[in-house]
Amino acid sequence: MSADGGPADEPVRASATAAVTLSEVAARAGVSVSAVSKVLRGNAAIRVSPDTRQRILTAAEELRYRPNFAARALQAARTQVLGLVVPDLTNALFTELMHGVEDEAAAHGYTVLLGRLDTDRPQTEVIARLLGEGRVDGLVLQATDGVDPAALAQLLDPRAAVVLINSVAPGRASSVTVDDVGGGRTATEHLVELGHTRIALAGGLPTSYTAQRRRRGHQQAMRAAGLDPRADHETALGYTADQGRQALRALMQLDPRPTGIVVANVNAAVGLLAEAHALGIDVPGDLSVVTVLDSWTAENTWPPLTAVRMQFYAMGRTAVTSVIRRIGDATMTDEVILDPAPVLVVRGSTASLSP
Amino acid sequence: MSADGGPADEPVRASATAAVTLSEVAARAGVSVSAVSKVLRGNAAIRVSPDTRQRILTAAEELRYRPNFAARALQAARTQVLGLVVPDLTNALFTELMHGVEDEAAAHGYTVLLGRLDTDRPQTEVIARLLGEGRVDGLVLQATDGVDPAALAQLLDPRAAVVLINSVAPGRASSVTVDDVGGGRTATEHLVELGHTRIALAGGLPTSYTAQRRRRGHQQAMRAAGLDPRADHETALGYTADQGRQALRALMQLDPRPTGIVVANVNAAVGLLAEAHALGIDVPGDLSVVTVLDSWTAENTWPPLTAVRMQFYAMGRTAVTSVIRRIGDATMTDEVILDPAPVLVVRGSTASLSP
DNA sequence: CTGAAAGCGCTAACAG
DNA sequence: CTGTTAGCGCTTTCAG
Repeated sequence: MSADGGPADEPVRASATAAVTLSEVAARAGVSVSAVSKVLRGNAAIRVSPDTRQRILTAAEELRYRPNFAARALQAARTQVLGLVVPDLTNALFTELMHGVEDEAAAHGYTVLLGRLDTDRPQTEVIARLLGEGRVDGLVLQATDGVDPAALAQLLDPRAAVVLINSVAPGRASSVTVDDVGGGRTATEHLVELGHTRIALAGGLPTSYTAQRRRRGHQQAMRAAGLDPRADHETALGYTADQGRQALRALMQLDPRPTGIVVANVNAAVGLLAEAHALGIDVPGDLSVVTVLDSWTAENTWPPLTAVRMQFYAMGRTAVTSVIRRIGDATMTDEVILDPAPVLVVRGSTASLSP
Repeated sequence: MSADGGPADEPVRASATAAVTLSEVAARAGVSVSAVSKVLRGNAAIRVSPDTRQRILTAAEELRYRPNFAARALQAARTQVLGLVVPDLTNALFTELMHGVEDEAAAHGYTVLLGRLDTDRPQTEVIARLLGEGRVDGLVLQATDGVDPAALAQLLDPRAAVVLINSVAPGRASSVTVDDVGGGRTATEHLVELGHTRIALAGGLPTSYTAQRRRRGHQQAMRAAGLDPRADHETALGYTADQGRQALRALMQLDPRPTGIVVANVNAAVGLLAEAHALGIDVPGDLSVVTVLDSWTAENTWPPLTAVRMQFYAMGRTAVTSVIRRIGDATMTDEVILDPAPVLVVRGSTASLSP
């Protein structure tokens, strides 16, 4: 209803068919296209008379000029857009990652284009489409869990500006990962400190780099506590609630039963907890559950899940810094976010072992 | 490791700096660029000698030619990409929507670009950036809940190919919505059938079109059952778990307390349920909870949430059909997905009223 | 059947 | 300070 005359309140001129071009602005301002181009790009180093500049600015404003993306991209041979591609965008844990990526991208004048990885389509197709067709200048890619990174690496052109997150491909692509070893260790140490000795691991797929490293951290903590990480106390399942349920059922076959479980990711932990209720197992009375990765869902289970919060925001920022560097030169790097360390968030799903 | 020689197994050539162009292919095939263009676009109607065609095809293959997106977009004045913009991509309930959008878009040869709406940035900026700069040909947009649709409508150029989902802007943009009235009604009817009479509504914001209509459905069902939809039995909160918790606390002040609650969305319902546990309220013993909207999280609470599944997949498909039509001609439409009706999924959070 | 040439909207030399 | 021009990679008349 407000109409204070400011341009922000006017309808957005957006129809592609009626797009106003530089030359229209030039015509109205009575100057050449190049003058308009210079002024509108805001290049500070250019010399234009204040008068011309003003005429151009008002003409552009009146006409609602917007630069054409394709034309700019064609001429510059770059788009100023970065792709962020993950297997499942609606996974709550990506919230932080996306924010990290977007914040850092914005800070460098890049836009981010989100993509989803179709499980049934080859991963390379996305890469080829985005990078190969020049839709993006660089790619932050989380490969689908269960895809062998070595195999993926084979398919990557080493010249492509790709940075893998949560996975590595030495010599093929840059990578940024969170401290999965530390995360697995922190989770397990928490249970150890609570007095648990029969600690199980509801781990991820063995093909997953992330899962392997969380497992390593778990085992480190076990050994450090003089405990034996027994193979039958480990499951290897995927990242869904349903697979968390399966993991619990398998683990509960054990005799004696474990009193504590480290779950390799939140979604599985949520399912595992629901299954515990279904089986009449009291958490944390009979069983303590701690999960690696945190998200809003973990706060809203019953009991709320104790979790190890991983630094996804930082990973997102670092990944963007890394691709942008890659676009400039050919340097390939492998980074691990160690600095903000994983942090244990104690909620209600873990308790001291009561004998 | 496999190396069967097929091109699919070769590294993806993707570096923008080393992109191979049409003229390089032409040179290698010993023909003109225009010939290559014709053949590679696969236009069936063109006449080229089988021999030339073959030479072109092999040259393109050997060089790993990929058409440049920007060049095509510039020349065609369209990108063949559609934008899907929602407030929060990681909201699990968008899974179905995205699939619907992607499936339908793919069927028409469009790619979809996902976007997130920053709460702190004006919604029009996204529209201007995507549509105005010609990054996309059309937009499927879910406005942030709480943004007044009328206000948004003012800001929309009626010529822009925008279709709103879960909201309307008559005369300004096309729209597609799910059957919110039916959803609210179905949820409430379920509680009525279980014998509840003191039924509360943990509704959404009054500015939300969707929330308004779910509320209307709720009230219809109440009146049809001879019940009085009392104002103090309704809350109006947003779409987060935390706001669901607040709603429950407010509702539990009532004396007598309601025995059933219809929650306007899943995330709030998950929070509300967690809060019920925290307050020592037995669900469904003391209180039945049913939510409009379903997602994997609803199956993994304790007890699992009874939910009304809305047709988000269909809405996604329809929305895409709608934008694409809008790109061609100027027809503006408002559609409601009535055909697959909302479906009640009974799980454990609702039970007959036990006196 | 095939090629030369113009032009999409923009930027960046290079002249005036 | 300002304008002219070439050309990014592609498609598309229009001649040959």
